[in-house]
Amino acid sequence: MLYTVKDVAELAKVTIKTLYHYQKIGLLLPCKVSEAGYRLYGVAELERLQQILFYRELDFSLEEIKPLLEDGNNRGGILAAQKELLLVRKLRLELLIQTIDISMNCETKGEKMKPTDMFQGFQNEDEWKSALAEQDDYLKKTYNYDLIDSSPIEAKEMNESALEALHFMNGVADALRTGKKVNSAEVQTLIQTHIAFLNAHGHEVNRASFAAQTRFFLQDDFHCSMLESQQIGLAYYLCLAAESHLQTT
Amino acid sequence: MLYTVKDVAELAKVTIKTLYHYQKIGLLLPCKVSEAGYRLYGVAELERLQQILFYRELDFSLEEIKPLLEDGNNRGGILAAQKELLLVRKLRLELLIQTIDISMNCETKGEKMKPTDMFQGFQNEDEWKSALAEQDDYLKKTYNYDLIDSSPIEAKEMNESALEALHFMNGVADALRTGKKVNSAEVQTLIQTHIAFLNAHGHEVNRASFAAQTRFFLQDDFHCSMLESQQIGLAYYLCLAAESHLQTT
DNA sequence: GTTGACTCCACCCTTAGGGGAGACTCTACA
DNA sequence: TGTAGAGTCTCCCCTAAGGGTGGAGTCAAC
Repeated sequence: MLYTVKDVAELAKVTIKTLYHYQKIGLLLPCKVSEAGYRLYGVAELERLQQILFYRELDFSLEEIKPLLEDGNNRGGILAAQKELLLVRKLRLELLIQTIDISMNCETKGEKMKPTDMFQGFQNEDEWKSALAEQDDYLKKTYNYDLIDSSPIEAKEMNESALEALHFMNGVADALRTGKKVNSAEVQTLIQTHIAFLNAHGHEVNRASFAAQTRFFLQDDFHCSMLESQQIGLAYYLCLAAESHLQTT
Repeated sequence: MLYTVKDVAELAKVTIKTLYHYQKIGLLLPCKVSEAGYRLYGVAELERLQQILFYRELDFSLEEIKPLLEDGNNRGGILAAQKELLLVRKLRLELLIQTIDISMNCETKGEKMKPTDMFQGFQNEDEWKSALAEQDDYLKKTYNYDLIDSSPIEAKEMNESALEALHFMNGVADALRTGKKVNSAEVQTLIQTHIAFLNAHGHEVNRASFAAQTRFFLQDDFHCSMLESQQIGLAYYLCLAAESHLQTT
């Protein structure tokens, strides 16, 4: 199956101009050219184009992309790398959304915002990712921040907690997105593990207090909007999941 | 408090060049210039820069940004709009990640992927958003059929009921998306009106039975997935909103 | 009063295409 | 068989959002 420029353009939502440009710089060559000079693309070219577009979405320059795709038969590895990068970007986006939430909050209350806080999330992704490991701004992204700040803990421990919380919230958000029921084994196991982790790290939490806490989040602007900006509906899903967990005594 | 170009550049993670550029095109002017010609920025300028950067992150051109910021004292509204756009982008990113997942799956299994599926998520955000809306409409209709089909009613009535249900679910989903609390006046009024409507049209429903019904939806595959496909989290939000309504006896 | 960091502005350069022109080619239909 | 209308080719010029460089003035500190 061969595709004309128009076909490819429509499929991949790029312009014909773009295809021409990629040909000119040697990034994506047609697999065949008709006698009249018409360019034709095959499946392999579509796959290559897909990868180009993922990298472009991630703000790689075309020059940078070229060598990355040279490794001909490693499509799987490239896709995995791209996914990783997209996930990092998603996190950064969530940080930006949080920055907006905080800004709006300050705005309505008429408070001044710390200048450094106004620009959280605008760094390069690589800078940001390395900062991520240490910076506790990042912890605000998860509700754990609050659980933690009431009983201060040294930095290393904090990181581990942050990671666990991140993992937990991502897992729950994922369950919500993929339509898992609140009483599904997957979700219940997540909660159980999470509560166990908290208890092993100096927070006394049981099923009831966890359920109460997640219900409290619903009425608390800060926690609710943090959870909701990670995934719409998450606060409500979490609350009902915790309730369900409580009932499976 | 005034900031030099270097201060601002470091705070906002932009280059001094960029600040100069924004000055040249009249997008961001220093609030004061020293005798020696040094540019100094105040808090208002930082806030403006923050909004510029949010829009830039969203791929607005500087020319587009300029008029959007003219409305001097509407920072709140602008932030809200920016948040909305960031959420849309986050959704698109999730779609891209899903596309990668599917691609990787096909890759390992050696299956061919449908060419159209290879490029899900690369559209413009506005195109994509309207595509979403279409799908949404479709699902709303499906959902309505279902709400109604348990007690068959003649066609005209059905239409009116369908419209009301559409309006109701739409309103609730919107409240969820815009972060309204379940006990907010808006959501509570929606529920009250909805229950009143149902009673006026031959369904005997009260607060308690409505709450019970929405809770039942959580465990019922069919209803749950109908609601969730309209808006992730909707089933859970609706359930908690109905519960809240029950408690405001 | 000198050194090193900071700042100004001007000039040219780049990237990833977009616009449009002029000419060729393909498909459908009469 | 002719022709209209859509599709395609290449070429040239243009743009947006800065980056690089460089010469010259300015600041703060020792």
